[in-house]
Amino acid sequence: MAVRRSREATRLALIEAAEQLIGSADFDAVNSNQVARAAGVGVGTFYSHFEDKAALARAVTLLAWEELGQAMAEASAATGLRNEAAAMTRAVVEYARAHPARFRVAFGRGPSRSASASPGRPAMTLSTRSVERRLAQLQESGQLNPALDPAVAARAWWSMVSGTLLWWLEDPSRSDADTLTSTLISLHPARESR
Amino acid sequence: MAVRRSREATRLALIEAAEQLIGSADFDAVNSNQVARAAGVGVGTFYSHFEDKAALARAVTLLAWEELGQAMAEASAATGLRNEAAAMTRAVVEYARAHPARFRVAFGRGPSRSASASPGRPAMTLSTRSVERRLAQLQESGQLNPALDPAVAARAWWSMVSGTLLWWLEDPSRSDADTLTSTLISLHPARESR
Amino acid sequence: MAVRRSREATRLALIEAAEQLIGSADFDAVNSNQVARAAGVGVGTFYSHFEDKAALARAVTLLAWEELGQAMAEASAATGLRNEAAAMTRAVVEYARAHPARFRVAFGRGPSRSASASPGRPAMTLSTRSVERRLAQLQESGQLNPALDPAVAARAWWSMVSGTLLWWLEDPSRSDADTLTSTLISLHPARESR
Amino acid sequence: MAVRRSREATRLALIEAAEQLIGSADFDAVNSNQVARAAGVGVGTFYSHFEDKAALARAVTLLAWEELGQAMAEASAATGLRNEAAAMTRAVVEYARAHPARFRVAFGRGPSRSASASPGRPAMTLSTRSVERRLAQLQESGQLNPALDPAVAARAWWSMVSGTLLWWLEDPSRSDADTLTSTLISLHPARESR
DNA sequence: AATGAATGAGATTTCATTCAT
DNA sequence: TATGAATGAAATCTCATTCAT
Repeated sequence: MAVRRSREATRLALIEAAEQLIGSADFDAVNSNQVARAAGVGVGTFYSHFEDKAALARAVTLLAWEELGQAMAEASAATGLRNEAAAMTRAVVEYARAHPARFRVAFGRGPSRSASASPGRPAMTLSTRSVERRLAQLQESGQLNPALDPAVAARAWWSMVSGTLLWWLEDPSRSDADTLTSTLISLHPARESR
Repeated sequence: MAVRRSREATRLALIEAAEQLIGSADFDAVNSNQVARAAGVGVGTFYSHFEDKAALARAVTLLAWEELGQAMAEASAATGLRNEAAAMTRAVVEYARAHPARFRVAFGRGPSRSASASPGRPAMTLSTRSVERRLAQLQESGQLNPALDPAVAARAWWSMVSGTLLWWLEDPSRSDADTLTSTLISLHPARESR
Repeated sequence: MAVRRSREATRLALIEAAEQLIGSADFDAVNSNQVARAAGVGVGTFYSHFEDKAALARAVTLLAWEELGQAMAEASAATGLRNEAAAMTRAVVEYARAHPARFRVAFGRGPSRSASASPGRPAMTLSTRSVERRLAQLQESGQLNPALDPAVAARAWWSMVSGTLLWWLEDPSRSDADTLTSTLISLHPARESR
Repeated sequence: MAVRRSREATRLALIEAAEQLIGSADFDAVNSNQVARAAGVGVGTFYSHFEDKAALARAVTLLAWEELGQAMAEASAATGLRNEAAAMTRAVVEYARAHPARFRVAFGRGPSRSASASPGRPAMTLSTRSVERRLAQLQESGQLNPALDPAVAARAWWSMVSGTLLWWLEDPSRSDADTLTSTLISLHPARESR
């Protein structure tokens, strides 16, 4: 009999098993039995931790958003306003490199719509909101093109960063990480422009 | 017995049925029976036109890339180099508005990875390549930040435009189309910057 | 437009196409569309020649029994009673070598029961009957063990010859043809025994 | 909810259900749903015990070979060399009478080629091999026609016995069991002959 | 007569989920 | 609480056959 894990540890083991299994496939392509086996528990246990398979998807996404949000907040706090855009971008790139599987699962194709959309993906919207607020501030202080719609620009930034990272993670030889990072930084909406 | 159509017409009917059905769901959430019924044909007919479900996804994507590539090429040809970035962006936005379902199917979450990746999505890479080439030219003539990696920037642009449009199509009230367009244009990598 | 074949030629083309397609597979594994295409005609034509797929199976079997029956009769007629057993065996081996595909289709696993059993396989029973009669004659004239049941022995002979040939055709390197033939001859029920 | 059985009992139930169903049809003519229903379990259960339908066929065949091999070995051990041929033949006839359905499934038309051929039917080859070895011994000691190829003769014997039994099982009134048995015995390759 | 697109019943197989142990 | 055998709805795909042209 294996050492009894704490409930929380089992939960994490399931989340991590799912991430690993998804590897380069889809969330929908891994099944709950596989996840349970990979995590070293029975199927029944899976269902005592997650109401259904979609709940696992939500848990992964939520975890990633929390971790990433935290990382971005720290990066932002550790720098002046002038460098904030660069710091946030770096934080995302670093997170993706540190947790590629989790990044893919949470921000990639992910689970089919039905799986994760339940509560309207509040977490993500929330996070984009902070970027949106910063852009609005920059506009008010005349440092950003007033024609930009901050909500659209915030979303555009996130699409750009996450989409590019997903593409890069598929084959990291496509660019070295520093070039990738600096390219993304230079494309941030808040970059200075004439 | 269904009305006899030309083989090509039946094929198109299946593609259009798929697009409409996916309009409000995922590619993986619609099944071959539904598509066939919506197209007014039997299941067998579906499989006499497409080797399998994935082949339908590929057909939709290919069609969209061809149409969009054509639209972008025309937009590009109709304008001077100075306005090319804006023209291309406008072409994409217009295409997404004109064919929202097709856009979603082709560029959105779409079919699960296995479905469409067969030949490495050559079409898309191809299309991104033309943007990449233009950015490289701008760099050579000193009009673009030499630190940018053109391949990354091209991919970033496409991620940004497609991701933002997908988000906007979910709820067009999020921004009016003109603001959306001008915001995206102003974020194009080739915008002038100090 | 291809040269118009005679109705009979088309029928034979279909039979031969089926035999070739079956090659090393099963009758049930080839489908009517494949057979038609291989024969160079449309599916519809297939069904204008054979009432259904089972009819094709019956046609192949019947053809083989007719050809083989003819060959055995000729072999038998060309030899004295003393050599009849050897001559018949040789005729079967030669037929199998000359028409391996037809032999397999007609006498091998063949079509699933439902396909060919319709009229109780009269042809085969008929042919086995002639062997049975010869064995009964030998018994009456005291040249064959009177404990043998001629019907069983006839069937046993045919099972032995056809089963061994089917096995040998799968991989003719299993034995050279002469050894195979002489072994089968020496196992004929009518061999002399103490 | 079905009564909970041991895993092994469920597996056996499926095998037996398949045998019974095939009793009057072909292996290919029974489908997984029927087998599951007949065994009193759900379809899913079928597939949790057998990777696919072919695996069931293989399981039945393997079981029959094991049982029959065992029976033949015992029969052989319980008799002197002089009577071995008769003993082995009797063992096969008795097995076929005791388990007609299993005999049909395992040695008859059975599953379509692709289903059971996976590992080259090693079990059967193995069994035929022991007959082959005995024939070779008899040849060496001058008790058997030296012109016989033992491998061919062994295969011929098996084709004869199994083919005849299959034919007889279809309609046991074709011959009484004793006559059948003695006829088969007298046709064994190792029978004495002048 | 010949054609081949269309048909749809039906077979195989998957997998999220349940529940007796 | 944990387990994993069992479940069965549902999806994918095949293919013998039909029939409008």
